[in-house]
Amino acid sequence: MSTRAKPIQQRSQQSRQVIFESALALFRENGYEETTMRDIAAKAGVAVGAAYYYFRKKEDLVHEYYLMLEEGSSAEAVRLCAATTSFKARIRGIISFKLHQVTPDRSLTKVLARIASDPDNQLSPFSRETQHIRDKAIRMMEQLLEGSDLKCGTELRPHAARLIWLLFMGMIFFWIQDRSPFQKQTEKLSEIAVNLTDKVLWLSSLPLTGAINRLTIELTNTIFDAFTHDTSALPPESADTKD
Amino acid sequence: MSTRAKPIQQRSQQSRQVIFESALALFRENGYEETTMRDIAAKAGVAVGAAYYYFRKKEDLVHEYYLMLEEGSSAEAVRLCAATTSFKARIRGIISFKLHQVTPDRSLTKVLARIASDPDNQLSPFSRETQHIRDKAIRMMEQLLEGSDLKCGTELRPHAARLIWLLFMGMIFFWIQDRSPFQKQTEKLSEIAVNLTDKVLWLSSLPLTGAINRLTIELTNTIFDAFTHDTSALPPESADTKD
DNA sequence: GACATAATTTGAACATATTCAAATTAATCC
DNA sequence: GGATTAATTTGAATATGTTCAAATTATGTC
Repeated sequence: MSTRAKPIQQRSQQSRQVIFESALALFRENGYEETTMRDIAAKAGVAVGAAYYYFRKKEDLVHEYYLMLEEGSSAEAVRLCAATTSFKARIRGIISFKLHQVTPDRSLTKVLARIASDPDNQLSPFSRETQHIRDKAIRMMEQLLEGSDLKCGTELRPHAARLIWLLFMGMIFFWIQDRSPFQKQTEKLSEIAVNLTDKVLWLSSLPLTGAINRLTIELTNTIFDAFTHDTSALPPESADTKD
Repeated sequence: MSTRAKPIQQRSQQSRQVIFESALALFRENGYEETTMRDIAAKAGVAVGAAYYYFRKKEDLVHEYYLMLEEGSSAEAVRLCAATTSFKARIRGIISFKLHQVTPDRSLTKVLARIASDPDNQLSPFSRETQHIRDKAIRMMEQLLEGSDLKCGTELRPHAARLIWLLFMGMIFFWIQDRSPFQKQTEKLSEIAVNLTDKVLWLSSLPLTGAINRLTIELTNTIFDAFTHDTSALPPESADTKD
């Protein structure tokens, strides 16, 4: 059980790395379905069993890829925050980054979509098992909001990061379906989504928008809760302090 | 009983029926993943090859189930149209029907979700190969709109059926993720969705809502086109009659 | 009816994800 | 260092979706 997160002592974590890298290379070259576990083991120079020692299922290799993506986004978010205080620019930037990051790996993102669409899959970005990843991603969204020029009503504010995260997941799902040349449709939708989000959040700071705010919050929470069953009713950090 | 589309001559279409019924029973009893093609063939009293003669892949059996669902909805829509002219009641009714219809078959709907999330799967409800099914479903939505008490702006009107269809697909996807007791969250979302749709469509009939209308139409079309690549830019019938 | 052709059915063979008992190697303790 | 335990690695065995050439049955033609 020490193969994951914390205890990194075991020297042979290197095997894990080699296996993953072989897998990723093969996935990229020939696609996920076309690559067999035997191929992967062969390329990594180990027996099939070794691959299964580090990755319980073939899909786990794709999950590792997903974690890699998240690392990348996280770093990019820091960069964006330093570069600009414009909320729209930041959101546009991170969306654009994510999409570019993922563009050459259609085969893998398809698998990610499959994983995500199964509520019982432990690797799903909505599962209980991946809450820490999700929390981190939402915390990243929070960073993009903080110190930006965005005005947002106090009522909506605590939910904003999760709202944007959900939007993101929707965008990615859309992107996967989008087969238009150069994913032009996704670009279009992303523009619409950015503007809409900006507008809704901005409007929420004005008086007399109580009804819309409450609807937005209810929608966000309903969707988020049904998908994730996360324990905290509010974003991670703020939930800690209060009941 | 013409179970399929065109070639109705072959008597042994009965084999097809038996195989499907065996599969459905086993799927319901033990779940999709736990049922093997060998089980199905055995229960149907045929060889494995026979099952593959009628259904190219195991997933095709789930697709057959999907077609069955669509038949049911279609009939229910006719009933609802006769029962009430209230738009909200009709929409609420068809959503409720669909959800109840599908509730005992979680295992199968999960497979449907997996199929739908793969843009290259020919069985996907968004694929080119299933356009006729999609067209029929959208025509059904059109029926629910026609002769209802709903007021809708002329600009938005031709897109309304597709908008609702999309909403529907979203609802089902949500429902699949929803693990709350008795799918309470889905009920909640459905209420929100119905009210929101009613409001947006109704508002579109008032003057001075041009901007919102255009945004709604653009969103609808962008999403629909990216998902389906259907040839007609407008709903089937209006596209037919007008040229 | 006999032949030809097409439709259906069979079951063994194949491919590949996954499991697992055994073998090997590393780590820990005396 | 040797013994003991735990971690890693192996490769054969298993389970299951899928294919396919051959066998069987139905349909049409003369």
